[in-house]
Amino acid sequence: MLTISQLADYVGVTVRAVRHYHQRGLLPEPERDHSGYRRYDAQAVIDLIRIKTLAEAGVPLARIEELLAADADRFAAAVDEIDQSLRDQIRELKARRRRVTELASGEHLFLPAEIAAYIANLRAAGVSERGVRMERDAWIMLAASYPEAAPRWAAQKNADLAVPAYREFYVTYDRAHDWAVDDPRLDALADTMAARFAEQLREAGDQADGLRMEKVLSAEEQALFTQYVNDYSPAWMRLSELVAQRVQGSAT
Amino acid sequence: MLTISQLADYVGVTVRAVRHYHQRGLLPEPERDHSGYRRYDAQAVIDLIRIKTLAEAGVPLARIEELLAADADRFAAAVDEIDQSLRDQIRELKARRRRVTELASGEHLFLPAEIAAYIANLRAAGVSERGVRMERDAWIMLAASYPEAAPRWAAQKNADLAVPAYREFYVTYDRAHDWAVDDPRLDALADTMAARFAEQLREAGDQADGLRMEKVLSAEEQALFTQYVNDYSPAWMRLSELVAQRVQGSAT
DNA sequence: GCTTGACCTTGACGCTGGGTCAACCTCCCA
DNA sequence: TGGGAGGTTGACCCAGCGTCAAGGTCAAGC
Repeated sequence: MLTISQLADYVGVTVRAVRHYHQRGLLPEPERDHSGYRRYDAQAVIDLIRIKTLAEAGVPLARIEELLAADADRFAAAVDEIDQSLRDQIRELKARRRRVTELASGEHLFLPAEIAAYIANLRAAGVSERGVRMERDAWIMLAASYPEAAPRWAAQKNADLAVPAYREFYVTYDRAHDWAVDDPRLDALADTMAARFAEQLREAGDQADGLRMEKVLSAEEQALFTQYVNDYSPAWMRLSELVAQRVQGSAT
Repeated sequence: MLTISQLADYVGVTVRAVRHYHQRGLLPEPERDHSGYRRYDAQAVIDLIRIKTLAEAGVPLARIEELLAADADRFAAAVDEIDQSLRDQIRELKARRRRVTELASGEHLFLPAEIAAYIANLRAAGVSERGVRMERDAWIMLAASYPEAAPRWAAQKNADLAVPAYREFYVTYDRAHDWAVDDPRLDALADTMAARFAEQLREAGDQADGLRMEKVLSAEEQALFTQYVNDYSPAWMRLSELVAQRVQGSAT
């Protein structure tokens, strides 16, 4: 007859676990010897190995209790099911491995594919790291706020970026961040921006509302973005003024 | 700015989890709006995704806290280590799958290979299921009590079993379990057993003590086994008497 | 016979990573 | 103006044991 630690050692569990299984009613309490020690027979070894094997497979103790009482058919069915769940867990772990290794690098983790692609294109087009980071953060907020619309908007922007003139404009705008507030190039840039703005207004009617960011975002949100985007760049703030003048001028 | 549930939904965790991370100091408490609601920015999304990814990989929250504060090198090293542990977990899960599917059948799970082989040989030799089960249980107890010696003993027994005469004797002994107590074949069997016993005594000197079960087991343990093995078979009990007579007779 | 150290007993609290109330406040929309 | 959805803190609850605490018991050596 085995003592509790012999039993536990042989099966490869702790003494505490064996007592826990007794408490839970999973493993029947064995006879005691004259001094109150538990004494185990071979059946206890078999039972405990079953319990351990199932528990390690992630089966909750309550379920194990049922299973030990079940007939062979139901037991086999349950084993199949557990096996399936183990297979799922293995797939999950593999996916997690991938995600963990991606942790150190890249935006894939934070953004839907379309948006990540847009960000990658910005970087490829020569936009500064500061600019890319700003865009990324803005898109994270957009994606979180409008999970289904944001990827479509990004796809649209991606299409825009395929046009060389727009790409060039975008890069110039990015550079302007560091220009002096009285840099003469700001005027030319403001012209371009005002023209683009007018064009966008004309196009606005042609598209479904859901496709246009400006229709969905509240004025408050747009203001927030503008403020956020302006960061702290005197040149950009000046640019905003210049564009506003031009737009107003053409409207009156 | 995102509310807590927008943040949680986007990242794919529960609101409760986010608050838990705040409590643990994992995720910095963000600004509150005028009514006390938490408001999150893009950095929070990034941080939370990091936390979630690591937590899902099984990294304890305390460790995640360190990691988020660590520099890129130490972070990369930790990620490697975590990846390794994930790989180990995958191997473990695969092993568990195997063990779970073996649960329904076989003695492999309960016994070292040598002993399982011996049991299989007994069954192949034609020993009854009752007899096999008895042997199995006895060997479980032996293996649990003498983890390193038991497999060697089993190997020895396995060699014995290769001898046709012994194999035959063993099967006959197994059958005798169900004989009537006055079956005349018991006398012949007792002769064989007494002869074998004498032979074993002569051989005893030739072997290292560790190899001989009888030298290691205490008298108490042997008595227990005898009692257990005799089960409740009048024929076997009678057989014990007959053998004892013969052995004593030859000793005097 | 006595000590010592390894084991045994029951009972109770602790830990992780949150889930799940409760009781209340706030926002937004019809 | 009301109601439902969503926010706030605080508190207790869960599995599956680990880990004391406060002893009783066994085997061995002196």
